[in-house]
Amino acid sequence: MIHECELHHTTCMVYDMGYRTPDPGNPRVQSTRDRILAAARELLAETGPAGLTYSLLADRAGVTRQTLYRHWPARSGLLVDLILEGSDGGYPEPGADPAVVAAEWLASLRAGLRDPARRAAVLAVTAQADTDPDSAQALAQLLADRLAAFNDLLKPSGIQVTAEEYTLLSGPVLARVFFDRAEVTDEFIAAAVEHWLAAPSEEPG
Amino acid sequence: MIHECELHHTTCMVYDMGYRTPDPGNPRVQSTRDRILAAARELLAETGPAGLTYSLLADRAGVTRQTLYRHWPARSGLLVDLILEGSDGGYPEPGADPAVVAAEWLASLRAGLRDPARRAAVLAVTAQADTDPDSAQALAQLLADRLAAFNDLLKPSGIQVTAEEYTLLSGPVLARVFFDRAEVTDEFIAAAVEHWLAAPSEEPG
DNA sequence: CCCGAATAACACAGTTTGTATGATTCATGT
DNA sequence: ACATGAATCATACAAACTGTGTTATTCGGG
Repeated sequence: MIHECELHHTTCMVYDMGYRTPDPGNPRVQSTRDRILAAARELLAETGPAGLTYSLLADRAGVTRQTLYRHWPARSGLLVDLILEGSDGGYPEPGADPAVVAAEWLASLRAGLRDPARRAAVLAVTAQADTDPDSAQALAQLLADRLAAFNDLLKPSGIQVTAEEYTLLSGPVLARVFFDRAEVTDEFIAAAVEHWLAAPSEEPG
Repeated sequence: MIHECELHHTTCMVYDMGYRTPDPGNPRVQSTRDRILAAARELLAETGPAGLTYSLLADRAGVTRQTLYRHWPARSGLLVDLILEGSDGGYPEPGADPAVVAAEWLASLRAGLRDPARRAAVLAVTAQADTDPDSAQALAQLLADRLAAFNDLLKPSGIQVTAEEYTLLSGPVLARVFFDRAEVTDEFIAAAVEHWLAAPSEEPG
């Protein structure tokens, strides 16, 4: 496939079989695409990953199945777009105090994962990442974006973190949300930040 | 459904429609059950969660589809059994030094998650936990078991940890494996342990 | 206003899914 | 050893989902 036109992260691809992804610049395309993604989030939240069927989704979105296949010839692409879309927004303010920035960052992470549809989308992509390279790359992209955004907020403090250090900070919150399935309290966030900042042999920056 | 016979965590249930889960005590049942679970792990590792079909699984396991429905009337039950089975084993030795115990514990966690089939099973159950109570409970059970096992190893040190503290320790490793999809190095484990033990205001015990 | 695209409206074969039914194999208790 | 009940097999069936077409209609940009 060949890249053609671009619009933020949404690229229009041309496939060998004369099929092509709709032009993201077209408002009609944007409209149906948004309607589909919204319906997908609903279905995902209501019925889980197994219930996200092209048939059901088409009905829910008021769209034909062929439209779905045109937009996402591979089903995994839909999930990928679900997590790449709406990932931005809601970031806290930069600050000089790493403790404050880290705490607010984790709080925004918690807020973003309050949405069941988003949780389901992230897990679905993660689950298929082992067998689908596109999903694996999307996850890597998401991580890189968030790491960069976090480091942006840390600029006033003069500290920058590596990917490993970022995971040491965010890991507990992610595990609490996805695996423990328990409330991420302010105390939990405070504890995570304190542990993270309590640098033993080396500074986390 | 009514509980009837028990064998470790495997309980035989009787359903309203005259259907019942096979008796776990029967060696024939155990045999086919093991063969099915082994085949399920293969399929899960090879084709991902979407490829784990009752039809494919039946063929792979050399079993009829009806046998699958008899063992697991609900598909989610299969995934649940996949993570509950084989979760034990490979635990490190107890010790008086929390740092050593924690590091060895994380190493054993990493070792357990080296198996792609196990990773896929955990993610699949996690993904459906939001819509399937059984899966949610299985996850909670798994967490409780591991927390108890970890506290067992910590007994010689006189330290016991809460669920939150356990997640603060294991979260980074889980996130590294599932979301970062990157190698969990010995250095990463060492850093996680050091951060965890560097108690800021309160001791983690 | 016209042309090309995006979409709708169908159609079709193949697969998966639940759910039956009867025959056959196996484990267990007497 | 043998009879009984279970577990499994071998089928069958309708329903839903899946890819993939074809044609007609609607919409947006030049």
